[in-house]
Amino acid sequence: MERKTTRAQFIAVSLKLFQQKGFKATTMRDIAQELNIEAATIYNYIKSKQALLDGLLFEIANRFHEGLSNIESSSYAPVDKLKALVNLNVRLTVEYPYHVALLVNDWKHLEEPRRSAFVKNREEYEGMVRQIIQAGIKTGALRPMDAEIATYAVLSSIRWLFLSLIHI
Amino acid sequence: MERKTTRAQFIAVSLKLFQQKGFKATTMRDIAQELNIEAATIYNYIKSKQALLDGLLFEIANRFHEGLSNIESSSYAPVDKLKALVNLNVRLTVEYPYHVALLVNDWKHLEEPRRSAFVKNREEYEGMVRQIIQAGIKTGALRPMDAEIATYAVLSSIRWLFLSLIHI
DNA sequence: CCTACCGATCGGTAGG
DNA sequence: CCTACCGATCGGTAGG
Repeated sequence: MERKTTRAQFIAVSLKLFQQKGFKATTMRDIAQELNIEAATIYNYIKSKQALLDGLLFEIANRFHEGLSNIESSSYAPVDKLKALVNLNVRLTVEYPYHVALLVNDWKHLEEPRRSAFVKNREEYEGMVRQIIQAGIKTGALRPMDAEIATYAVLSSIRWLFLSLIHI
Repeated sequence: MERKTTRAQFIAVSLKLFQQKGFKATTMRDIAQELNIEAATIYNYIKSKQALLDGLLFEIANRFHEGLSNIESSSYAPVDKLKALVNLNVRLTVEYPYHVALLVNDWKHLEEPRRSAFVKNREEYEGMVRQIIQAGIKTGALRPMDAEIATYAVLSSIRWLFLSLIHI
């Protein structure tokens, strides 16, 4: 019988269990059992449970952040930037549904100072969205509206999409 | 110095901490510390941590369920039932934001067999919403659409509202 | 990838 | 509402 667990398998199983039971409720022994290895062996793949969360969270958060940065620095008109933003959200959510689930459900369990860094990253992201919306209002392409509320509306669509994808 | 913690205080503190840290990450000692009592004293107010979660979850879930049952058995037209449903959601979310937060974030931590009962309750709720939408389509009051997706759209609005209320 | 552990913490109980 | 605990579990380490 082949042993040898790959790092990719370890990550996939971790993400699946985090989504099913939540980060806090998932123990290293849960993950190990699913991989048919001992709990101690997990530390060949990762430094700590917290480092695992950190890596997964910033991996997907950075993809969102970088994607939106590229859109913002483009020469698109505001409305086209908005379309590109929705496209980015759909694409990332479809490609990384479990990462997005972790992002939405378990970012609170990041420990300081990384938690603050994460929140700052998210606030920058929201700020970029709001700026695009405000620019669209100023050019007249968007009817006057509360940019803050519109930002929430756009961002909450991410949550909705991943919920349908993962089927909760 | 007055001692004496009321049960209402205990519930309020528990809900606040569950929202801030999540159910699993909140320990009985966290709650006790916030109330300036010993952890053991908590068991004068509740039988177990699981029973606390159970009580809070079904309290709010039943309010949603009963509210929608009343709407469904009314003689309103489908579109007016839909309006009453949105009204119900807004009202309960504004009145019980922390209960709703717990409902959205921590229902997974209910243990069997109560977890299954909870999921069944939610599926009935979703089924009632879907039926109202389907009735509205049949009478022509609503344009033809995918009732399942429309149901998700209505229900996801709950999440969005409580997120704004609690400010995450 | 495993054996053999360990210190810390957690939910909870006994008995006032 | 407290003191005094306890069994179970958890993240993690040492040393192969």
